[in-house]
Amino acid sequence: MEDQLETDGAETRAVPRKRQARGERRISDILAAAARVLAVQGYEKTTTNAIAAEAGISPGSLYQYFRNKDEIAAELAATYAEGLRAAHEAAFDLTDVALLTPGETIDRVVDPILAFNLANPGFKALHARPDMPPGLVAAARPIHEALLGRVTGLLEARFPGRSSVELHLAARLMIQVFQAAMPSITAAEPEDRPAIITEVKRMLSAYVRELADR
Amino acid sequence: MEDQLETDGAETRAVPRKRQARGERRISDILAAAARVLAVQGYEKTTTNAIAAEAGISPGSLYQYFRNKDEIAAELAATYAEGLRAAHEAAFDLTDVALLTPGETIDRVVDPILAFNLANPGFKALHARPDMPPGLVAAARPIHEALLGRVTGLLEARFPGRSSVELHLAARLMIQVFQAAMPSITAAEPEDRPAIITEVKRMLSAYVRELADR
DNA sequence: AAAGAATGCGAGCGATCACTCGTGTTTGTC
DNA sequence: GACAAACACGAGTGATCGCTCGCATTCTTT
Repeated sequence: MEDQLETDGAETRAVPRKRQARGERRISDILAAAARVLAVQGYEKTTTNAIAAEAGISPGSLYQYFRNKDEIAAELAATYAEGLRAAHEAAFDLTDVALLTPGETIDRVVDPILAFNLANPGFKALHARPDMPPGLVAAARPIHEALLGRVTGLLEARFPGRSSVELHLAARLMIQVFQAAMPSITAAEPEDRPAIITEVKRMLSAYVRELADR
Repeated sequence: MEDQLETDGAETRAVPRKRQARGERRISDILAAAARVLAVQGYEKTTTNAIAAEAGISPGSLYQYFRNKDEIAAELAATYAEGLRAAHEAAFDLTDVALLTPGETIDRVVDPILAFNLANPGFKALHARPDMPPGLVAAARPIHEALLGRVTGLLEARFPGRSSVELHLAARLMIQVFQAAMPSITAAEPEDRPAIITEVKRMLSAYVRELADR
């Protein structure tokens, strides 16, 4: 009935032929509003009306730019994926990883994600929460995969002889540890955060040492 | 109108004056059904009608025994708390903890919780999920507190000189590590689980060693 | 066996929420 | 300035869900 299904039968957007500048701004507003609401409410409890209200628009206008609630989250996840990728790239491109100590390497990986999480409170709502429809989990997966690949690569560089399966498992565990600690960090008062962060890094460092001595 | 509010104004149950044996059985059935549904659906997505259907009763009968959905979850959490406490007690009462090696101690703490999680799939839905109303989080807290206290106590026994705050933080992190890995373990094929479990224990052991060398 | 209590039922109520629709307003284009 | 497209609105729709209510059945007690 509308302009949803276009010539190709695949998942096409309700995109007008020519988006106005006002529309582009609205999209940014909506995504920012969604991030704010998601950060405190979680996905399921976030209502589309609440996002619209937070963005200062009507519920109907929301659907001028997004086909449904999932699409908002997916778009936000894509934005986050790009931001995190850029942050990581910036932390790595200047240095040869082989020259770093294990502790420095951990800092290089952890600090950007940490900063990103603290700067983007909506991020963890989209990744550390299990209350999302399967389609959304799939949308968030590329971020996880990229991170897992990056960490596995670092381990492979440091432990060339080890089996890929072993290092993959180790990398996954290390990421899970970080994710598990993240809520504690964001929930803590800012002055208490460094202690927790130090402790997490100690855990990861100790594990990497154990991996080396194995 | 009914028998809900009794003499005291506090939160009283809709308890009949004399529960029949049939009623006691129903309660067990309902809790078991709720655990099954919760395990696969999570709290929010679990509907009371689904619990009733799983238990083979009508929606109305559900509310013969529980005042609302939250109370079902709270009762289940209480059951789990007792089961876990018993499992831990059984693993500890025969031995003096001071005689165990760190690795053995970790086994003593981890193995019962691990077994309990695998035997009770609904358990983690009630504890590892953030999609619960505040009242329910409060109901699940005693389990966490007990575990945290137990682990902190073990660390204090092993590191008498350390500050309580430091060990508390360490204990919390260790528990988080375990919780972080738990979903992977339950999701994995049974034959893949030992490898993951070994890895988690290695990480915890390495961390305890780091704590000793600090 | 009779009465009262406990149990059982399931249609349906009220609230919530994602999403729509009819209509009005703004913007870009000629 | 005229026309169309994009944007905006917000009451309303249909679906879902927690929970209730009126009534039927079963159990316990006497």
